[in-house]
Amino acid sequence: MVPSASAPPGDVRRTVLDAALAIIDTQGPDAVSMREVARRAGVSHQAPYHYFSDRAGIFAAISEEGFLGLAEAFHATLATTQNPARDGLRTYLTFALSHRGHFRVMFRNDICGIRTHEPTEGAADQAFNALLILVIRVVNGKPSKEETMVWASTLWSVAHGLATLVIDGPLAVKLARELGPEAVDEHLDHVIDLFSTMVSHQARTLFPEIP
Amino acid sequence: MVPSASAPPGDVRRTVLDAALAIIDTQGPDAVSMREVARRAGVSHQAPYHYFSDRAGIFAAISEEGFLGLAEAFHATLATTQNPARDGLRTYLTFALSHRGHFRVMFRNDICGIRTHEPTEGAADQAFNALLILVIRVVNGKPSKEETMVWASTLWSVAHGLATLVIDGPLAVKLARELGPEAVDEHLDHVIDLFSTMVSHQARTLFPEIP
DNA sequence: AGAAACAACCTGACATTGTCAAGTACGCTG
DNA sequence: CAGCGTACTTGACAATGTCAGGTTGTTTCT
Repeated sequence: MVPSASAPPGDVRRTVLDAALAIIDTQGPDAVSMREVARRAGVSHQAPYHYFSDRAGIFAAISEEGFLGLAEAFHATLATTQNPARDGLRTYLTFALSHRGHFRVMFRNDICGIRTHEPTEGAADQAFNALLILVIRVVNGKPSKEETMVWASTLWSVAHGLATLVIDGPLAVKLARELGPEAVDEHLDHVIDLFSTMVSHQARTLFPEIP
Repeated sequence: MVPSASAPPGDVRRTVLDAALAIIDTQGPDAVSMREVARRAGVSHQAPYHYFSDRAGIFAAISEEGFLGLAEAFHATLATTQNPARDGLRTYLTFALSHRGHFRVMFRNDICGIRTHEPTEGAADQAFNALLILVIRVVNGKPSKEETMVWASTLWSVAHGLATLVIDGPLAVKLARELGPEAVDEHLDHVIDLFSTMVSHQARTLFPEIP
């Protein structure tokens, strides 16, 4: 199945994705062009079309990779954490910061369209399910489905808002200016601590453990 | 000041901005093209360049409008609210939902660049200052600057995350599928209530009022 | 072994886009 | 009435996404 050596086929696909990710990292998704990624991959301007239906197809593939990676990160956290709220937030933020390229695309519905590309939708579902499991841990599995969803939306919102504001938004600049660049990381830790403290307290109050 | 009739000068500027906003509303910022907005404004493809230095200039102008509107909305809320955390969140979400076009552009640093366009940066500062005043109300004006910033980041993150996930993200779709489309608004209210309850409680605990 | 099918590309062409350059019309000032 | 700034216009250019139609090499079927 897997071809042997010398001229690895399908290598173009990976190379194109990596070229696109490199561009997204440095200049954002809008700077990605079919012809530029082809140029960087050392192939003709039409070669990428063999692997991706169009420009959106490249973004959909990146988005899929991203959601799978996020789901995996969530599961790894779930397996070890004693503080699911705090560590879930940390996982989300860490993922976003260390996979900026993927993260910038994953939630840009206008350019990739989660629900138009089936594998991407599946990957997004996996990530969301992992988030739900994490939330259920936070609330001790007590509340109704509706209530669980409220908690999920709340946790997801903080994580997502913090990540987007820091990566592309004005928050990082504002923080660096107000507190000094070296204090930013510490500040983000404090934000996560404050929020997860509030969440844990509220969860304990509303849904006390059995013992 | 306001021109009288017949051939209003500078009308092109407003018409171009409105055309751009209409496109952003329906197809997102990427679909905005110089030539299309010119076409919709009924002018030549170069006319917009008289008012905007380039494509990014249009987005910068929209962003500026957006931040000014958000700052105004914050001040209106500040003047009347008894529950700054809850009503601040509501204001942010309402603004985002009712000004999708502006909101989609305001935080897209890649296409408009807050810090490259001075009026836009000023408008963003106004909005951020209004947010800070609101946060100071939440924490009863007690904590240090660093602590206040932590609270500001936390509140901003929830508001921003919720807004972006609902407007362009997968949350709206997920919620409509899980809870039914009619329950989404109620759900968002519950999210805001849950979070503002947690915030108010934590603020009362850490920074009790004087009486 | 020969034919047919396919994968993995490439070359060419076309309309559309952002933007530079160079006009044109018109009101105003000196 | 000459000159100048404002508010545009037409023309041109390179770059882009994508359709259409090759051209290889390998595989599969008979």
